[in-house]
Amino acid sequence: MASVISIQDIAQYEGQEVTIKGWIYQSTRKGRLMFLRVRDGSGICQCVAFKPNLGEELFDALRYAGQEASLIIHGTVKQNDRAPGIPGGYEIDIQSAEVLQSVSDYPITPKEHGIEFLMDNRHLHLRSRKQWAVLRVRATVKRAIIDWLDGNGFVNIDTPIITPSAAEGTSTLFEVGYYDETAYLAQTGQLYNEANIFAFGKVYCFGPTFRAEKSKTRRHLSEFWMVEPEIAFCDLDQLMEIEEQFVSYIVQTTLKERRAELEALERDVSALEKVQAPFPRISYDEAIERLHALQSAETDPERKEMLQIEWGDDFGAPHETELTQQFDRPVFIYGYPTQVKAFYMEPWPGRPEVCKSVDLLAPEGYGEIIGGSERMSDPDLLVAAIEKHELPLSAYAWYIDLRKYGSAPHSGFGLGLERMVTWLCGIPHIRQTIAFPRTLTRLTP
RNA sequence: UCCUCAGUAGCUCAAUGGCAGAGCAUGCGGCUGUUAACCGCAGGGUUGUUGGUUCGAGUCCAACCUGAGGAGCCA
Repeated sequence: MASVISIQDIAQYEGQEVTIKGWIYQSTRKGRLMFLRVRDGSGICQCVAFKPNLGEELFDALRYAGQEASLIIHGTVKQNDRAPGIPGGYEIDIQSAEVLQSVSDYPITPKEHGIEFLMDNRHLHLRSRKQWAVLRVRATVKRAIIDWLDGNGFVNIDTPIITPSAAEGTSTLFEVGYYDETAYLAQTGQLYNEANIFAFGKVYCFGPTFRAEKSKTRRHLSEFWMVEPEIAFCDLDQLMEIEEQFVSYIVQTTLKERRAELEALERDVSALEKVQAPFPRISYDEAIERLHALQSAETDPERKEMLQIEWGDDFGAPHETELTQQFDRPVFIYGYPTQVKAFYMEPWPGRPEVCKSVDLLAPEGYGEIIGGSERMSDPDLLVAAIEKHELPLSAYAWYIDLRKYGSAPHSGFGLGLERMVTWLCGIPHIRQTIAFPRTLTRLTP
């Protein structure tokens, strides 16, 4: 019996007899000759069945097996430039085969389908070439995130998913019953990270995050994965250096390890190759000036209206898109107005209306992938900020404590895994970057 | 929550207020290099729901349901 191989390693077996175990992805037939494209989870490989070699019974068994039939194939690996697949260029000349289960009426055909149908059949959709490629990229991005942080002295400390009321208001939180009380699913681990840095110096949490916001756009999920590093003795400038090293590593690792998948997605990889530190940094003030200049130059009245913005406003999607199109790599925008950001951000020295916040916007119109800031380290300022936002002081007693016992400048950020993967894959919608998306309109499968 | 659009065969879509259609998929037959193959034949319908206008509604009107795209908010 020939050894069982993974299709992703097929190039190593040219001229040899091998066995693959997988599923029929697609088949075409031309009389006594039949081409089966077979998936095994690691790749897709064309297998060629020639009736005189197989005999009528086996040839017909393969012919009627159907899309997604499970089977075991034995054959010889041959180099052939005409053979499609991932990786392509090799095919298996079938010598024998065993169909484990024949399939008829598989719902997802190699033709066009609407998004609602595909999402209803997401449990099967995952087998499709592009979905498979996106999720392979996701797995690599996730591992690159962990590798970089672990390799740079960060300690992974998990933060709670069930939390008491009100980190930043309850309107965007999912409610859960907690014995006789009401609790909420976490929308950030940051406050706990801030406790953890005083024990471990540099930490990160990486897990699912829940937002009940009624957002209905291509950039939002109700359940998504976020990595949140937090660093003691770190100011805003140092934070940006960490972020650019981190993001560059993730992008370059993905390019190196998942090029075939990116190509299957028809991603322009040359745009990603440019993503190397340092990234451009512009202040919020400068961003407003750039937007005003763009708006003045705009001739279309509708677009002119969309680009309207005043100092003090947060950026909308059109603003982010315009700004990022001026750069060929991600761009930092720092020093946002205090009023559009969360209460815990350190004020800019001498400018209380500005805070030491920084967002990282991905190029090609993909927008915000990171939000971060230097955190407020003075206990009195923090109490005042909590009161100004009309948040309950009692809920933040432990958080204020952190500033009483050895307070220090510290900073952190959150990176949305799915937004990162959406950008790297160059796909239009975030829902494809998680196996089973949870959105405003979807809870199943 | 607001704005716009859509809902017809398993899927993707046609059908001037007048016989419910095509392609793909499926089944059968043909073909030795297919790349979403091609050729022939066949089966396949409560037109999202409810009500209304009309001699007659897939088509017009109203409400509702479901979904998509965009906005706001965010990672």
